[in-house]
Amino acid sequence: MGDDEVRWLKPDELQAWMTLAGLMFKLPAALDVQLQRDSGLTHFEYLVLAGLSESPERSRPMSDLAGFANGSLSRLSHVVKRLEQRGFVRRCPSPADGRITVATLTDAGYEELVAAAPGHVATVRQYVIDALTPEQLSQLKTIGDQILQKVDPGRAC
Amino acid sequence: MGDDEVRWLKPDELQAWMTLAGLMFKLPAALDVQLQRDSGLTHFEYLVLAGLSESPERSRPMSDLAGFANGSLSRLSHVVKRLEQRGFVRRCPSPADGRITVATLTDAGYEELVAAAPGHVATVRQYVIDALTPEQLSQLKTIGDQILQKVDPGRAC
DNA sequence: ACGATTAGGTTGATGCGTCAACTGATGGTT
DNA sequence: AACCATCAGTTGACGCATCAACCTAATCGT
Repeated sequence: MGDDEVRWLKPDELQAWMTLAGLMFKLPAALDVQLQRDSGLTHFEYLVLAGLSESPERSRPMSDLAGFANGSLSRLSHVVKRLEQRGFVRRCPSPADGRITVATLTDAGYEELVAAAPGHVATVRQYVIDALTPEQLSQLKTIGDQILQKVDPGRAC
Repeated sequence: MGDDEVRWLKPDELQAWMTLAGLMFKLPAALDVQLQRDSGLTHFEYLVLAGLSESPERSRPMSDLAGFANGSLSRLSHVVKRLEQRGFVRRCPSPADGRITVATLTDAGYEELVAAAPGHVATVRQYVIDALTPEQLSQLKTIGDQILQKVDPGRAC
């Protein structure tokens, strides 16, 4: 593998990258800490409940839900099993297509989400939204979308 | 807890946040996939080796290294133990202060890092640097630093 | 100088995520 | 109609991160 011509990162590129790397390590951890402490939920679990709550019938196929929550189907399956054991979610096969499993948010799950939401939203505001100007927020969305397109082309074609 | 006055996210705030959330989930995963497949290293392990390589004597106290790699001391301890078993790192107590353990990069560890670096840098370029304009890169650094200051105040006082 | 407190690291148990293998259902082919 | 390939989802084993408990060395107070 003749890798003689590596384009190393220039100082300012390196700095920007290290900042982003730090962000990727610390922001998820900080969000999980708050949610776990105040609500006993993971950020991923929160996204699952939220994804169900905003769907018609509070129901959604597993694959669909996995895409929304940015996780693999396998991960979702494990998580939903635990959420089901806690009484927050139900699962039943779709009558239309026997391969599809539809997850449904229970009343208890909805209560849990409603209880967790204010604290979570406040944290997101504190760490992200209120730390930036509206213009920066819009820059962030543009930048994030561009990176995501490279990382994961073909999400939402 | 009278949380009657929750400041929910406005649509554009929500969109920006969901983009950032997607980024936090997918970018680390994508980086780990490349490093793991091509070099058998985690991104965190890579940062540990890199942090040692750029230090005088290729050595650094554990706490210092943990801060550089954005991880807890406990996590670093486990990881360094594995890296030591693989022959990439040595550990010995500091003669100056018996509490301190200094980790040292071995020649084998340096070789490993040198072998992994080009592929990793190319991936970072592909996913991040080359996806953005120089101006966006500078915006990203500013934005990331502002968020990090909220998330983790008192890193690099 | 001696006891208490703090700082730096390590360890073991627990829980979650990933991967590969597998099951069942559906659609297409001949 | 029988078969094969594909799709949706589940499961179990394995590896890593987290947390709490613990240990030793250094420092502080008196």
